[in-house]
Amino acid sequence: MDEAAGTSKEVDHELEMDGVWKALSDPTRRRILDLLRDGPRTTGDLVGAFPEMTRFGVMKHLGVLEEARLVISAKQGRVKWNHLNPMPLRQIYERWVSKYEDQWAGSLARLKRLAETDEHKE
Amino acid sequence: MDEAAGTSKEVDHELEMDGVWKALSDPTRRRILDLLRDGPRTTGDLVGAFPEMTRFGVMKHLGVLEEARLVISAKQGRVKWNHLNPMPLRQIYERWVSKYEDQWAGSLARLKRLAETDEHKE
DNA sequence: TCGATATGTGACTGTATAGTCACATATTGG
DNA sequence: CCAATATGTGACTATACAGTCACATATCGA
Repeated sequence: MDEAAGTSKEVDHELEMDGVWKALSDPTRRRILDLLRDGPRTTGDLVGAFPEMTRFGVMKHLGVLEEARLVISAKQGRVKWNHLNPMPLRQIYERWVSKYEDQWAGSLARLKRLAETDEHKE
Repeated sequence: MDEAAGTSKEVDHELEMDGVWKALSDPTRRRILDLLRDGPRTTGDLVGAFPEMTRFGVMKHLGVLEEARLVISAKQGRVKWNHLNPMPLRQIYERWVSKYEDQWAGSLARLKRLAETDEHKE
């Protein structure tokens, strides 16, 4: 209960966000999200945007994005519209990336000093 | 040369950052980075922070982080100090996440409307 | 109704990655 | 020099995941 590794709420958030990180780790999926920034696209549209990949390849990526709630889809008759959901990205930024903003200033000086004082691995 | 999929410079950035995304996709590696936010740690220190994993398990994660330049190491005698390098994170934010900031406001209304108009996948 | 179109899915392959074990190397202190 | 300490690494297993193929289902228009 009083574990050393943070509260269970934090662990929950970690588990919740792990799928998002995993989804973002693939370049094709990031390209899909980029396309959806301009507005909703049908599955067929997205498939057409990746001629180097099979239809099902793209659809599996879409499935991963949907599982992570980065994409929300709505079927309209015969077509399926895929919408970008920016909330998980926002959470990743707020709960994680923003914590590193302070470092963006401070650490650079230390690293520079490190590079001068000591040789570092190439 | 005049390919349809963006300039070669953009592709370079993508390739460059792919390793960073991949490195960030693992929860253990994100925990390592969190530890390094407080300051440099020796490899042994970091290994000690993960009792549920073997020493080499942690070292391999460190290797991935170092490959992505998220961690920069400097050997000092018998110990190796691991420093956080926030630059790749900054680049991911600037070149990618920040592009979605506009969406954080606009898309939500659309998604809400979508949820009301049409049923969406659970 | 019937064919064309748009999407869904089970089964499979190849490859990458997490994690472990045993062993090797290098450095410090006595 | 020698033992203890800190780190490096090759080889292996198990699992996850990207990507493909063939086949199935559902909807629209004529």
